[in-house]
Amino acid sequence: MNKWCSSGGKKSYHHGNLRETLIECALDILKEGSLNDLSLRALARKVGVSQTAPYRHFEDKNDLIAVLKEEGLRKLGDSMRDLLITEKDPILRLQKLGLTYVEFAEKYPAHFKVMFEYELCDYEKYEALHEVSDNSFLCLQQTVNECLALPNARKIEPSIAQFGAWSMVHGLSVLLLNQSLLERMRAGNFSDLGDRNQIAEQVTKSFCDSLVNSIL
Amino acid sequence: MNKWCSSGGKKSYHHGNLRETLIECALDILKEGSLNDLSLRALARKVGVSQTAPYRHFEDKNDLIAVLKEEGLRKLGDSMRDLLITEKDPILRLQKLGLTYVEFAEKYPAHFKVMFEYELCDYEKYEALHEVSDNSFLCLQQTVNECLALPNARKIEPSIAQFGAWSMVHGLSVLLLNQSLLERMRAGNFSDLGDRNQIAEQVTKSFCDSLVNSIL
DNA sequence: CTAAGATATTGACACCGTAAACATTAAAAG
DNA sequence: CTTTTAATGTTTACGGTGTCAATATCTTAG
Repeated sequence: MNKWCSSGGKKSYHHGNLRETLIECALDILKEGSLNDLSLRALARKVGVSQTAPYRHFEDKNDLIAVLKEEGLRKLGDSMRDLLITEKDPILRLQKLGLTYVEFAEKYPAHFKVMFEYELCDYEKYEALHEVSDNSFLCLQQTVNECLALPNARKIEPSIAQFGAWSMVHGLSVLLLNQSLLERMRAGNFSDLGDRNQIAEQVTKSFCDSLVNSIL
Repeated sequence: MNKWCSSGGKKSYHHGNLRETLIECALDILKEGSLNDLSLRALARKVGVSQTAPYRHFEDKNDLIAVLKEEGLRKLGDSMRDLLITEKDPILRLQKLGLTYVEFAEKYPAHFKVMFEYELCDYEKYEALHEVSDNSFLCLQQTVNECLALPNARKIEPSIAQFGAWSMVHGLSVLLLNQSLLERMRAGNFSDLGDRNQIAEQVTKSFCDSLVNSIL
């Protein structure tokens, strides 16, 4: 059968690894399809299991999506937190943080879609989500603060710079993820536009530079 | 019956103004609900019309949404284009353009949701959408160029500054529209955060300032 | 007044989320 | 090893959804 069916190929009553398989399969659908293409029934069908089997592993559709969101937020948060250790120069780190955000959107488009294009119904219910979400923002926040503490820093309200940094990387990711938009821009008066990574690198660098006075 | 039913209150076979009523009612649903709450059937029910009546006015659900998108994009584009005439100072205009974007998200949340949270299926089909969409970007583009042509401008690749400006205002709008996120930030270590407009004003100003050298 | 076109309705089909009752099997208890 | 029990999966069912085809009603041009 297909690759999502139970491990041995022989059809057993118990799948054996359904929860993980459902998650992977959901991500696989999202990778190319939109959020509308993700249905529990289609998922079950693809995995070769009955329509209600997923309910043994997820309360409801929202719950599955919350799991995907959390997984994504955790990956992103971890990548960003790593930079706190590996990159000591705040300006450079800030740029790398932004690039991480953008690269994440490119590397895990399924996660990214589910993280930001899907409004969770009862958001309050998922406290874990908030914590992981805070995690990545705190990295950005701390790094911006370090940048603003540099001797040649511009005088900017920290909370504003933090909010600005977040807005920038988030907007950048969203726009860059929109393939048809990029193509359209290249077709128009934007022929000199590089690939995604080039754009991301330059835009983030430009933002980082803007926090300090380059000419003294 | 309710306010969405046909004009006179008397039930006539023909509604008389169904297309517009559907649009308004859809926006009304989106104003407080999410995109999932918008269904053609619920719409028809609310308007007091049969389930398939909307199909006389819209090819399918996608088509209705495309109309809402276009309406929103046009409103936004018009507001931005106005600024090209009324505000001559490029730096000030750039900030106002950003604010317009943010204010739009606040003033027309239904339009904004549909514009940016809903991935249209066959995007290519709706050429009109692209044109109105380009319209607002061109305003931003031109204004950024004017800013960079100022004598005290920093040396930044125009296309990068344009992309950055767009990313910034877009991300800012998205984040600001997320009410629960704002509350959470205020609850955390962000107690000094002002209201949406204050944040928007400061963040956009900060970005605009970053295009020029303040100290010479 | 009548024919034609626009507009709305009914009924049908295949999906979807999800709840309840039942079946199978793996794991724990004896 | 057997027996109980909890975990996992299935069947059936209900109401909601997008959308199509056939039909009915109204409006308007001739």
